[in-house]
Amino acid sequence: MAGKSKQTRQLLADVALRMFRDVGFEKTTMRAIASEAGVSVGNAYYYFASKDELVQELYVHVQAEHAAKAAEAVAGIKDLSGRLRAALHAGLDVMEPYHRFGAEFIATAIRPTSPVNPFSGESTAARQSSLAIFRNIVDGASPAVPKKLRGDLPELLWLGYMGVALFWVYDTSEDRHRTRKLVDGAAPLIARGLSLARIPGVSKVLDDVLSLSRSVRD
Amino acid sequence: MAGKSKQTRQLLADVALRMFRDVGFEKTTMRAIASEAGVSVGNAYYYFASKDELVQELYVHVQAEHAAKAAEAVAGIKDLSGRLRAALHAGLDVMEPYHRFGAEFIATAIRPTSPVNPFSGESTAARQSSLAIFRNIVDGASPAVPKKLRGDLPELLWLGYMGVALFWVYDTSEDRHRTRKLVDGAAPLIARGLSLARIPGVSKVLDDVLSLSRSVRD
DNA sequence: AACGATTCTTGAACACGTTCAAAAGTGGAA
DNA sequence: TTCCACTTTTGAACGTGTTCAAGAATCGTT
Repeated sequence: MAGKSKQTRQLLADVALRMFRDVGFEKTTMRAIASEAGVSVGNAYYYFASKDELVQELYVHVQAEHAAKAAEAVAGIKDLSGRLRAALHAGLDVMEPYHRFGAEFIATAIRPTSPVNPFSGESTAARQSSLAIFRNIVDGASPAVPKKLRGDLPELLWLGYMGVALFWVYDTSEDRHRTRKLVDGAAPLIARGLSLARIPGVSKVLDDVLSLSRSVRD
Repeated sequence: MAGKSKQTRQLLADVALRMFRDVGFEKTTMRAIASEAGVSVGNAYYYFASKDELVQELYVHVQAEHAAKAAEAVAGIKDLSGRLRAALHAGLDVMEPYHRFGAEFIATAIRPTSPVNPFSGESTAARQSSLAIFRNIVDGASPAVPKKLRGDLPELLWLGYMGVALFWVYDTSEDRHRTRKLVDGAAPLIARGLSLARIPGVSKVLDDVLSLSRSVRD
């Protein structure tokens, strides 16, 4: 029965995510996951080809929650700065329970060969969903974002978000208040920086930045 | 005899670095390193507490070579753009032989608990040496960099260099020409961007960027 | 009901990084 | 030389992620 199979798979994922959160990535062994789920080690590998794939499960989960919370948080806000700020804080909120082990996750996620890598094929769906958050932020902003930026900005903001996540991993301050401060400071700065795009000298440099960003993309 | 001890240590490091370069990080096992060096596994652990510490050896080596090559390359160049460009290309040159396993290296380096992490205590010397490269670039530039930037710019450029290294790891283009292109494009853009600092509107935003960067540093 | 094919499950086995108690070597003092 | 403290070296053993041949359960067909 396909239902039973999906059920075992889901059980393993649930057990793994809970153990990752409670005892950390490295201390959560495949044997412990299997044992806790009441199946054999080999069976866990029947559903997940590697421990990394279980991390991928977490990545997708966190990403989905972020998309939902961000959409809600952004809904009533018009200005780009506020929208960006809200979406970033929503992301931090969702990741918070996993901060203790964020570093282990990042170390896994950064390997190009890992399915968890945000640029990998396996993560395409999650990445698109994450990109959509930032596209929505830009498209729904008023005053509107300069036309020539509207296409590239979402991807650049997403990259910035990856940077914030990296900063967050290393943030040892209480309740990650330094990361919160970074978000609170950077969001209005980015919005104000973009408004400078009208100044001729700035505009030229910006054009070159965008053109470089495009030419280097692939 | 202390000489013999140092000799074994050096032999292990040499063998490890060569194997990392030739067959990659994961495929180079501690058993293989020990065997190739003609000692036992346990003995390798007598000199290096972990496989990561051997990577640290490589990191220090690459860093020292970068410092030397960058100083030489930058010597005859006056303008910031050219100096920055030369230093970044020098870094890429030094890393090139290790590109195959750059990803595995980064995955190790990014873990806050790893000695190889560029922010770790074990890497302080290497980081300072790397920072000095960029301080030299800024201080020796003419036309001179705006005063208010001179203090923070080296560290920001160093962070940018870390970003370039990350980009390089993921760069699958032939001979990493996309990374080269990025450096060639970004260096003059940064220099031109800084020259905008004189425009009042830009200056204000810049002040806030610097102030945020400082407040968030620690 | 009975058969064959497919899906699911098992646990022993492998190679890895790492640890550690014990052995071997080394150098200086008596 | 003999002894002793210290440094260096050894290899078996542990727990880990992962593989795989074998078996059990399930399903569709007759």
